[in-house]
Amino acid sequence: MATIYDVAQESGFSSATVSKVFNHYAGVNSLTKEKVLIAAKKIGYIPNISAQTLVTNKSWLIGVIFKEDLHQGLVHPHFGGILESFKASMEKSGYDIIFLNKNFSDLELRYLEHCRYRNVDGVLLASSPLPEKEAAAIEKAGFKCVSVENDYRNIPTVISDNYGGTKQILNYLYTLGHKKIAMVIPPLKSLAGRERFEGYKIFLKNHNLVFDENLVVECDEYTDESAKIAIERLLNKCLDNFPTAIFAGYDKIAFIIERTLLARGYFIPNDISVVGFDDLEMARSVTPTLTTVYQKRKEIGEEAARIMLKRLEGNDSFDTNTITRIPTGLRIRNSTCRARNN
Amino acid sequence: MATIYDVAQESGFSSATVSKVFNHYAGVNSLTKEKVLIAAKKIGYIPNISAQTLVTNKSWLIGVIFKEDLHQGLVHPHFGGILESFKASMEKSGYDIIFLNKNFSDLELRYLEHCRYRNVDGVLLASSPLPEKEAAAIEKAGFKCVSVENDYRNIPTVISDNYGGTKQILNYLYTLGHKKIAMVIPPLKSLAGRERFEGYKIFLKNHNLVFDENLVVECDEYTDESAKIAIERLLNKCLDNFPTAIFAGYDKIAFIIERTLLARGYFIPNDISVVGFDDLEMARSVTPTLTTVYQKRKEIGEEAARIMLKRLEGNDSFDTNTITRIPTGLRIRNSTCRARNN
DNA sequence: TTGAAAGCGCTAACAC
DNA sequence: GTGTTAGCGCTTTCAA
Repeated sequence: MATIYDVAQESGFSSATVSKVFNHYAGVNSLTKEKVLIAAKKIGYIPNISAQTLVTNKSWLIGVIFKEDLHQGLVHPHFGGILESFKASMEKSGYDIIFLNKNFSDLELRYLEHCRYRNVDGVLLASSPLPEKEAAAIEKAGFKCVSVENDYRNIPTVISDNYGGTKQILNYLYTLGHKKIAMVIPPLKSLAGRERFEGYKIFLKNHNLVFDENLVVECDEYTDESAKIAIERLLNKCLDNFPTAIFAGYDKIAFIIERTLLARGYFIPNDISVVGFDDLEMARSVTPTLTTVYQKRKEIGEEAARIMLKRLEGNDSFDTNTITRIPTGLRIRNSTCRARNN
Repeated sequence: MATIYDVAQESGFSSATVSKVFNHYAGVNSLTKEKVLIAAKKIGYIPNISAQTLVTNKSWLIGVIFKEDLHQGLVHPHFGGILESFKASMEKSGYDIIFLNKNFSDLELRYLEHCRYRNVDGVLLASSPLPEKEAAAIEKAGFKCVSVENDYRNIPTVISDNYGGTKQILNYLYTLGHKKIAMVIPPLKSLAGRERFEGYKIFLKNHNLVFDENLVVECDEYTDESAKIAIERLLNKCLDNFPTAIFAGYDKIAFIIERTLLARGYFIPNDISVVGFDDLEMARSVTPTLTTVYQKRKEIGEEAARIMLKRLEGNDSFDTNTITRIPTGLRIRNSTCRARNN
């Protein structure tokens, strides 16, 4: 492998000058620059990032903490989509993505250790909630953090506008005449869960509808099993006071609701409307296709990258406690229709 | 950040000794070792990988080339699933995953340059076919390659047993009485496409069925649009000689076939059976649920990791031209039934 | 069994 | 505008 000294020799200048050329220093004669570049190209010189990192303390590496309850890994339709977009944005600015893992050592702050070991410049938190303490330790150690989907103290967060999205879909149901709307709440330990539930309550208030305990039920975990249990509980609770529509806190719940109701002989949407939140690919292929809220995963990833880059440039004047909410969209499909007049 | 010198000072030994301890050298007094370890823990020492890489020329980094026609990125159900498993396996051996990208420079062998820049130890080729020349250049430059889904000269490949899988599903149809089976072939530029088509022809031969040009059609690209066109062509070609079953070269095609046929008034599976290949999550949620071939993505990723690790250990005595085929499974669902006696 | 010292490839003062 | 040189944190002879 050609080194900077080879380029120096080939071009007739010193290694310092070659370095300056490659780092776009101002004070280099343009002819010199040209000669150096030609020499470098000739011998196929590629700078060695390890050497660079050793002296500059900058690795051009962004660590990603990507673990989630569902254990779907990269294929996770939401986190995976966001990461894909974040990655693409960061690459444009010369950063590479590396996965941080917790099996790195047997100590407590394993992610932190991995950050140090790899000397990452920043960290994207794209996972189920981390202990607040662990996130804080990473940020405090000087690694610029950006979080997606979760909020941590002093770490900027990017997330879908769950309030707006909930409002969109519930208002849509309202215009269809639905006033008795049940909700299966996502785990309240997640920010999304809390915000969507909050949005639901705001909706009720805005339309002078009363909150009915028997129409809501929380899903404990982000798993199908947990969703099934929650749905069963809901259906049992409201048997004698059946809703005209159900708001599933996220699409997967909606799919299960559809199947459950169909199996019990209900017709969707005629007997009852069902809506979700996510707009997974599958929302277009289930029967009936699902009316849901579209999350702009691409935008979320891009915004997270934008904030990360700003932070990496030292432009950290803004409030790190900021939550940036990305607008959602409504996807109207076949799981909803006018409410029957009971 | 604590350095090896800090540990040396804290423990009372030299940096050389500390290094030996951390690299598990034989000739270190066990008491010395213990003292060094205690000192290291006390001051929170983490070795600096950049410095290590600079001298050892080993980065503990595996580059992944992960680009595919569908532009689904990480969320790609097949490649994403394989990568997830590969990553998990490699992490257990201390390797981290980094994405190689082609926007790295404007030169021709951009992936190669990125490999050099990051000093990766190995490369996983998990993408749509790369130019043979480019793959060869990477391998030749000393980066240990393993390919998934595609075959390159002198690079070990891991892929589903497409022959076996095709045989499984076609034999199943045969046992249901199907003898006139159409096929929508995946792009023949892909290894999977070639093997599945080959498997189809072998099946026909084994059962003394004649190959009928009008019952097969190739899909040009791995896109929904291309699939739709192919399906249209097939349906037009065999109108007067309708098959009793259709073998879709991969699940997504099968989903589109189902929708197309249903829209045209056919009943599946009563009028015609439909089968796929992949077993995507959606296969369980479309109507009717899809009978298909299950690809063991986890095993593929693990096997790729196993081969990679072997190569990294210098144990490269085996034939690098090897193709390892991972057995598939049959998933029988509701899109198939006995063939009607015409 | 341990340590001194050179060197991996690069950057950044500082001197010229 | 360009070059000299020290040093980033580590490994690895080689000597003791």
